[in-house]
Amino acid sequence: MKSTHIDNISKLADLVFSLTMKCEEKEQMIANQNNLTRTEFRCLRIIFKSLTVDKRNINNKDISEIMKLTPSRLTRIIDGLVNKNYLLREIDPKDRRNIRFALTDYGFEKSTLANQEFLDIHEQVLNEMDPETHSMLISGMDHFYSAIRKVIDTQIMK
Amino acid sequence: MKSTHIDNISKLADLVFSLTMKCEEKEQMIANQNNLTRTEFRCLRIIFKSLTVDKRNINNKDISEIMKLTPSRLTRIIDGLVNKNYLLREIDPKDRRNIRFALTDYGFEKSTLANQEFLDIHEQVLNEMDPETHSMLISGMDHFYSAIRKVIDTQIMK
DNA sequence: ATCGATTATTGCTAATATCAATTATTGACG
DNA sequence: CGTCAATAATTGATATTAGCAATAATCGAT
Repeated sequence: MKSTHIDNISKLADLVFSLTMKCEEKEQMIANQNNLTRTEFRCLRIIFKSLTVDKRNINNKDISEIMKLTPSRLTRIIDGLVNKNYLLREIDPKDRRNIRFALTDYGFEKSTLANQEFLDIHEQVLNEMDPETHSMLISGMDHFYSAIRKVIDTQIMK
Repeated sequence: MKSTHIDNISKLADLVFSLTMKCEEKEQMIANQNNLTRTEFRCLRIIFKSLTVDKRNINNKDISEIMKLTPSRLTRIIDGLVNKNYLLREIDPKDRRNIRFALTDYGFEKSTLANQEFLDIHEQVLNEMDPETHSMLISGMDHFYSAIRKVIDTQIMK
C-alpha cells in the first residue's frame, strides 16, 4: 500500500520531532562523559572543527550566530572553557576588536577525545543499519538538511 | 569515487550535529509564532498527540521521561499551559495520584494550529526535495532513529 | 491497619540565557 | 588628520529554565 503525501509529511514531522530530542540526549551524554555541559560541548566542537578542519579562525559572534545564542552568553561559555583550561583567548592582530580562540594542549586532547566519542556513537548507529543503506541515508539527510535550512532561513528573514 | 566507512561516519556526525541545531531553531520558530516557549510547544504537542492520535491519557511523569526533564519541572510547564488556558488538570479516578490532561476548546484549537504549522514546515521541506526520494528519506530516517535509540538507550543503562 | 512505593507538587537554589550599557577598535568621510 | 557611525566583546543586572530535596496524597500488598 502506497503512502500518501500527507502521510509522509506527518511521519516525517513525528520522526524529526523525536529524533531531535534523542540527539539532544546524545549530545548531553557525550558532554557529561567529558565533564562538559551540552552547550560547552557544542561550542568546543565548533571551535575544534573550525581550527582543525577549516583551518580558519572563528570569533565569538560567528559562534553565537551558529548556536543561536547572544554574544553575551557566548562570552560566558567561553569563560567557562578558558577556566577549564581548554581554550585561550587571543586578540586578533588584524582587527583588535575580534578575539580568536586557540586550544591548549589539554584542550586539544580533550576535544579530540570528545569528538571521537561523538563519532563512535554515530559509528555504532551505522553498525545497526544495513551497510547498503549508509550512503543513501547520508545523502538523504544531506538533502533534508539543505531543504530545511532553506525553508527556515527564509522564514526567519520575514 | 567511493567514500569510506570513516568518511560516512564523519559526514553523518557533522550532518546530525547541524541538523539538530536547525531543528531546535525550527521548533523555536513555531513556538514563537504561537506565543509558546519551545518547551511548552513540545509538551503541548506530546499531550495533543497522545489525546488525539493514541487516544490515551499521558501523565506528568510520562511526559517528563519523554522530554528528559524532572517531574518537578514538568509540573511548572503544565502550570504555564494551564494559566494560558490551553489545558485542564483532572484527577485520574482510577488512580488519584495521577493527573490527566484535557485540552480546553481554546487549547485544542491552538494545538491544532501549531501542529499544522509544524506540518507545513515539513511539507515545505519535502517540496524542496525530489518526490522520488521522499519515502526513501523517511524510511532511512526511521531506521536511523531506531538505531540511535538503541545505541543511546543501552548506553544510558550502564 | 500498616508500610513501602509511586505521583505530583512545593520551596529553594543552581544553571542558562537575555538585555542594556560600556569599552575598545575600526573604517569611512569631510 | 579628527570625528563619528558601526562593530566586537564584555559586564552588570535580571529573567527564564531547570534540578534537588522534602512533603502530601494515594495506592497496593502484606
